[in-house]
Amino acid sequence: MGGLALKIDRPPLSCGECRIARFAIYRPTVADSPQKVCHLRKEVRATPAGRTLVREGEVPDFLYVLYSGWAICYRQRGDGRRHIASFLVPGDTVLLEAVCFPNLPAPFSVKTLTDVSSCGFATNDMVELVHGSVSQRQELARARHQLLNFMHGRLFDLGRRSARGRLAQLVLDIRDRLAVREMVAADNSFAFPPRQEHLADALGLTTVYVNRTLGQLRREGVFSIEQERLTIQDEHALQRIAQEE
Amino acid sequence: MGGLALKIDRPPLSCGECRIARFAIYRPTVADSPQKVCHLRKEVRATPAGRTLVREGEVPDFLYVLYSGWAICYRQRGDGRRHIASFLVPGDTVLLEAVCFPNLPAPFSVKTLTDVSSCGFATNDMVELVHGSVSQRQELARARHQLLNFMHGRLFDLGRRSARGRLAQLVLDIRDRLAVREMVAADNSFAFPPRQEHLADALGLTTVYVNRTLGQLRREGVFSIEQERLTIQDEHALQRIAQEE
DNA sequence: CGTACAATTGAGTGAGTTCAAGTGGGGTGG
DNA sequence: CCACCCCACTTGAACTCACTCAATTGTACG
Repeated sequence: MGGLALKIDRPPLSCGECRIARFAIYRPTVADSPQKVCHLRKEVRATPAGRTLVREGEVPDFLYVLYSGWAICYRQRGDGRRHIASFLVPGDTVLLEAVCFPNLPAPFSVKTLTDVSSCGFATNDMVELVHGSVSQRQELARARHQLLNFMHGRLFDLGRRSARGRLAQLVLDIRDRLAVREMVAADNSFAFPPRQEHLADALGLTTVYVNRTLGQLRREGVFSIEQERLTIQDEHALQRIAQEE
Repeated sequence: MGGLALKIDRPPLSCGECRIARFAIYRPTVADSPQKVCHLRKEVRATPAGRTLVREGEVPDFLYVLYSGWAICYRQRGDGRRHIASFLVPGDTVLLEAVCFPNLPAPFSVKTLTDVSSCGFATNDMVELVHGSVSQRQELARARHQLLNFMHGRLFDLGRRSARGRLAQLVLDIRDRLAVREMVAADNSFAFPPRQEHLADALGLTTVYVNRTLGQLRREGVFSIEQERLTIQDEHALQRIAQEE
């Protein structure tokens, strides 16, 4: 109970030396003058797994850039039905949306999936920062455009793809995002902490069916998950499944 | 062939007298100085049904505010699978997204569903307009926030609701949007031009099953569609289905 | 060693699909 | 004015992907 040991990995004091800041929303500023970002940082936080960071409908005055660990954005109804809109990985901003719509309620809740360390900023500071220069505004537009594209892709997935196709799509999406951040090993494997329950809620399936589909893909030698690590064995087959199914 | 007769309804010359402009993205400007909007308007356009207005992946330099008629935003794959992201009704802006991400490629295609009349604007002009005043920026943030919320809702629908629930949700959403624009009659009925095929593509179902579900709801006395007009007979039941199923 | 949670497996069911055929209205050409 | 056609809607029957319920195994942790 007392003093629960978090497996955390704290960011360096200076954002200039942070291997993650180079991929965060404020990366143009980090490239120019990293101390500007450090100066705005209000805290470095260690959060245990399963903690709620943002509650749907509330107006957040604080937001976090993940340094290590994963989180989920989700909506939950009273009857227990849940939908996970996205997985947040290191470098992602918890509630980037708040930068676009300051003072408007959050469209989803955010919860840590693993122990997490993150850098906290006041929403207002971040709003100023990301609108404060041409390169930051471009970066923001790029990030939002990517987000919109992602959501449209996900809508298509849920409406028109099979369980296998959706799973393949999700795996590739996460792999690509982690690859940019240099978090994919040479053997095409990477840390993958979500439970099958989370995959089910993200893909609009049940845990049981996710399990069967995962087993099927494993037996086919496409990819497998072991000890919170996902390894892609047959990239080509995975691409094909993501495209066609 | 020659001179196909469009059933069009042209907007008035002055935006100040336009019953639709009051609900468009530039409504704060219309309230203050309607001639500003009129001045930016490059054309009033009549477009027949089935015409493509925007092609996915292209960078649009023009956008349109619908005055009459409907359009759809959609993605289509080579194999024919299609997903309709949203229905656009009078007052909506074709590719409002372009205002947020100028010079970035459109995330979906847009096609007219019926004959349409619309006001055309240069993207750059519109970008300036909607960022040009505090009230416009607020309105833009509000519109985008609503869009994001809508997309999250739709994601939840596709992942976690039955065909009946999705259909009910869609009908209520469109009713509410039309109601704001004063396009819903006293008997809770409104123009509804989409084919069952479009509903299927929007909801991730097949036309056949949409037909069966529609028939079921009609027999239950919830709502019915006749001659491109939808009438809600039992609002309470519809709300319940949208909530619970 | 016991508890708790995650993954796995089996059997039965059902929501939604596929294929195929039939209906009905509105427009067009003869 | 009628015949024809086209398109959207409708219906039936067989099928299957994914769900539900329920039990079992594996694993981490105290």
